Amino acid sequence: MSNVRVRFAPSPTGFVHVGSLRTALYNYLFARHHGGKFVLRVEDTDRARYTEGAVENLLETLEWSGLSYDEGPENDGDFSPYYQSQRLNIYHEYIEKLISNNFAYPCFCSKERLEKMREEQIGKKLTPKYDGHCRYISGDELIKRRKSEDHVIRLKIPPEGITKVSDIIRGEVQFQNEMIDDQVLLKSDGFPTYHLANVVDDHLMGITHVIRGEEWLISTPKHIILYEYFGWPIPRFAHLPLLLNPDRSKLSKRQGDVAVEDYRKKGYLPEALLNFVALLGWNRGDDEEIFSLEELIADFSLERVNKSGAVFNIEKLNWMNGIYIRKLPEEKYLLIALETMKNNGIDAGNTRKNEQIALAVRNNIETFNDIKERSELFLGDGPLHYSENALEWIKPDSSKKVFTSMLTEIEKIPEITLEAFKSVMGNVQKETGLKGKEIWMPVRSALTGLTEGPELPQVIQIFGKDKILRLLEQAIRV
RNA sequence: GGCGCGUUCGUCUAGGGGUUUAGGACGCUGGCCUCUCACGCCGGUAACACGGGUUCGAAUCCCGUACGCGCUACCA
Repeated sequence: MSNVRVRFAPSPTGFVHVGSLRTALYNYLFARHHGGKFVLRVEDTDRARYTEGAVENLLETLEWSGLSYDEGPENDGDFSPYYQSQRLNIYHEYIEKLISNNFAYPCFCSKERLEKMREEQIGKKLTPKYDGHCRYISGDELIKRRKSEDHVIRLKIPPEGITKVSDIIRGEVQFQNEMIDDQVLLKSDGFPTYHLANVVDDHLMGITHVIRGEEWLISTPKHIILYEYFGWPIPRFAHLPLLLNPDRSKLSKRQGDVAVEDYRKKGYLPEALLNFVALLGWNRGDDEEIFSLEELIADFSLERVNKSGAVFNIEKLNWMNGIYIRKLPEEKYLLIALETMKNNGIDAGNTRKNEQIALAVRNNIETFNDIKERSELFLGDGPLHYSENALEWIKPDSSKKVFTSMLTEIEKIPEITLEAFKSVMGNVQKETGLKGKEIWMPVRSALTGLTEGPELPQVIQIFGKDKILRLLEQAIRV
């Protein structure tokens, strides 16, 4: 397929929804796979929902995700501006064309009248839609009222017939025209609604494939009618299945994190998040689940996108993020880990030690924020609190022997190194006649207060001689 | 209420009439590794919504029912 052009057209409402991220991803993959263009267009036509800083946040989040766009706000192509709020004159121009061709008409109805009408229709079990009250106002009256009264512009839907939507994912979907509402195209404040702006811009920007969420499927016939009225070619449509809450409702804020920024803050890797959402609705057809962006680009196709909604399963995301954390080159891992520790006030005194801690907990974390909890045992300075299980390992006389023996051995050496520690433990083994669990578990319990944790040699190095001596003394007194 | 879409293990999914005792992954779980936990590796658990057709044969095709979800705004 040549000259593919797709767009991601979010509305800047303050944060980027993970569902939007997946939509952006699929658009991006489709464009890259076909060697086409990926356009970012900001759909800021709702002044009531204007949020300070939302656009900046959108751009930054997108950059963090790694989905780079070819044309958009900070990368002007041939179709700028890419903010709909800056394209108002364009929409007005096309609205006038529609009106003069009798494809759209001004509507002066009050909100109250519309609301009452809707209630009555629902009461009568009818499809709620505009009743055409202002459809046939014409001549002088129309000119006069347009000048003096607040009004919107509505799309004039053909009263009968069928509009067919051909969807790449769902096949052909048919709609009876009589069920389609005379949608508002231009609001009384002069801003376009989504329906108008999206059709005009998609055409003007040469969009070939409209890949968007399933919630748009039902309004697609309105868009198709608009394309027909304008005499424009109709792009291909692909409506993506919804992302769901655990209770299978549309993924929303109330049931956990939905903002990409939330996942970023919690220490998820963009590669992992992308890989995870890619699999919510798409798969390659084999058993592979870990994909780099490059692999996704190579293998992605809309034909393999599912029809049904997918629950956003955080457990699997966590697992996958852990995989990515362990796959990271050590340098890159350390960079992010140290940054996380710094932001959370975790500091063992020097960089070398902080690095050792980060490395020690690496296999135990699923997100970078897990470092907080996992590094606790390295940081305390005062007396140690023992868990019940640890206490069981500390109490026996044989364990006390291990501690005293280890204490004297360690006092002999100037500094704890890996080598020194090995020989210390060797000597303790000889002296006490104990080995395996009998010797290691008491030491682990005495030093960390827990019966689980990173490998002891790693722990020991980070602790250093003084702290070890202090903890052994404490354990002996138990 | 109307319109539209959907329905395979708890979750993400493979499957496109016989190769299926329905495969993989997360989770849960047993084992191995090991000083422990984790990692890793090996194994187990668990599903074709229901009812009719079509066919020699249906998870796969058709119809209906049920259930779920979405839309139903001068929001996107």
